[in-house]
Amino acid sequence: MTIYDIAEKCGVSIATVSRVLNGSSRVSAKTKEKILLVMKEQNYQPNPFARGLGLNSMKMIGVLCEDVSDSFYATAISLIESYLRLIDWNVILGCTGRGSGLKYKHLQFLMEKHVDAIIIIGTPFNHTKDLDYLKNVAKKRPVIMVNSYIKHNNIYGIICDEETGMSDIVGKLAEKGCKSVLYLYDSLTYSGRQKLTGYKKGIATHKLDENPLLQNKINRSLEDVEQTVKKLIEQNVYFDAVVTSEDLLAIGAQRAILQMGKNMPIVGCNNSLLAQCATPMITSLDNQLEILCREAVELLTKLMNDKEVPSKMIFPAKLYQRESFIYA
Amino acid sequence: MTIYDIAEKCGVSIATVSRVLNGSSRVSAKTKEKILLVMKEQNYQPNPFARGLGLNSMKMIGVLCEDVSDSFYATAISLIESYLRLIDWNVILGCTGRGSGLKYKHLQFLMEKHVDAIIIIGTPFNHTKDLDYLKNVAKKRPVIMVNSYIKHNNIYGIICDEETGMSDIVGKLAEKGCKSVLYLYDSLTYSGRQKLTGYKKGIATHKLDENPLLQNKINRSLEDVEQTVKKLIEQNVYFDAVVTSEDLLAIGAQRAILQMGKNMPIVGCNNSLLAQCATPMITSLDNQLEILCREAVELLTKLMNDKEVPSKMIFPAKLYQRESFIYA
DNA sequence: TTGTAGGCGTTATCAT
DNA sequence: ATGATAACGCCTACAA
Repeated sequence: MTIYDIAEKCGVSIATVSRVLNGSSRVSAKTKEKILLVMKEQNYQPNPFARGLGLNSMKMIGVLCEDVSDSFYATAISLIESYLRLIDWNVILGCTGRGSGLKYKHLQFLMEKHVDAIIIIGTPFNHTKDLDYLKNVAKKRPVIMVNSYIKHNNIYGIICDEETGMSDIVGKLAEKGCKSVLYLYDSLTYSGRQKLTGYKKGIATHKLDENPLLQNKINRSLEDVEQTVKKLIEQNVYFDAVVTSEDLLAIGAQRAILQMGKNMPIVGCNNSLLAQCATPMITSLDNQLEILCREAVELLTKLMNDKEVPSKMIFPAKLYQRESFIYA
Repeated sequence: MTIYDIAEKCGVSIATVSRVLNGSSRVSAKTKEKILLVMKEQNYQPNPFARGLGLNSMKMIGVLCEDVSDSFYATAISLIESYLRLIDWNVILGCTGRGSGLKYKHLQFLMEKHVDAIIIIGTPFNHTKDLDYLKNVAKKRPVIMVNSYIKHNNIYGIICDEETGMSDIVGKLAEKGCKSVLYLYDSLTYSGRQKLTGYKKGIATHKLDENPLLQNKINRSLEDVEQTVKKLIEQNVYFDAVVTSEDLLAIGAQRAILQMGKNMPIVGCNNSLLAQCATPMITSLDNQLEILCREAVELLTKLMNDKEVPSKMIFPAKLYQRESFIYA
């Protein structure tokens, strides 16, 4: 079934069929009706490749992240897919993996498919080669970064102010009388750097213990974090609260602390389902993914309609208090 | 940059350029070399829409699930994406949502993009209208179902034998001396039905308590499951072990049981990260997603090469023992 | 080994 | 309001 078949069955030219297909007003009601009828009964569907060839677009957006199996990215992708779906855009998914090699290849794959824009969740790109490639991509297509940012023409960032969120947490812990806040983190993505900075600022502002042993970079694994925390306690490194860059780390830390017969406030980040599965449930800083993703898609539509958009938007984080730390 | 530009710069015809593009051997080494050089320096990329128009394929696979933000689906999608990536296929993602309305629309979206095949994770389709549409889709494109199955031409199922897995669990509980096994489940997908059947068979085989109050369908939410379990205990419904269709339910059940001052074996399903975040850590039945997804992609490639494939493949489940129930 | 030309199914610009 | 036709960029059968 092509536009030719429809045209023939209706006794009109393909131009007329194309017009009703694209909702042109310059078609008589009668012929339009007939064409629509024939289309329906023939179950006609326009060929997306032919259309793509002419319009140079198949209404597809490339969405990239490190690893969809991670609940944070999965949630983001889910939100973005549903928002894009509402306005009839499709998602081509790409996962770069957490390894180090040749991530720009994944950008290449998307560009080869001529996606109309690229949305990047988090910070998959760090190496110069990858970043250079990304900037080149931005010359051809808009790039929207969710919870990450690179200042560059045609790259837009929708981010959460986790820095303030984190330093506020430290402030609240100080109010409660904590003196030494242990910080555990697993990566220095854009978001990771923000949180670390927030922690440091909080510590400085409230004149808390600046012992460098209290800042620990570790793998994101329950075993590793439990081991690290236990070791610190055994070595008599004093701390009276724990903040982590990620819920999983907070869960492991809490487990280790309880096992060592101690108790103290613990706060994680990302407000994932994991936080609610731990006992006691973990208080967590939510980076408001729902808002970020909604705004990312919103920005995209504005961009497609040649409207003005900000190159960077910042939204506040929100603390979800649970059993592991209640301050008010 | 089109094939014409390259041809002109090389002083050859577009046919020759096309030949080197497609690795035809019928090109002299000299011209081939030159064309490749020019392509590289012009940074030429073939237009996927034009190619798609001619070949009727853009090497894209539609992948559908209910909800990527669920860790089970997210893991599956992650695996499938990476396996497809290896053989240069792209994933167009679709999420139907858990609601009831018009899910076949999502199949339509994928078909409108002329994907080469469709992979479905789990059981998003239940209504007759959706299923009829799915069967129609199967007339045009192969449909591969991961952890679900519908017997129909051109629909293939890669499934895990959770029924046996579940009845084995009941058997092991019986061995340990349990008499009344509480079963909690949240949905009757293909997988859900298998597990329920497995539970019932296990109960029957080992002559355990068949009290219908021990089979509870509830929402997948921590609050709901905790409330349900507490109510059962308060009403003096006797049970001495809990099995659930999903880790989250097991976690909630465990929490309620501990809070009520009781203790007993608890087993979940899906072996998600959640299971490890609970304390005690939850023993869980793993449906071997990694194998299922690998085989799904494998089957797809065979299908594309017109090789014979089985319409249904079944793999065994595997129990991951943790603190919540150790039987051996 | 290389070139010519038709076909893939649309959209859009002209005419009429 | 409608039709004829070029253009989109590639592939490939057939010719040379």
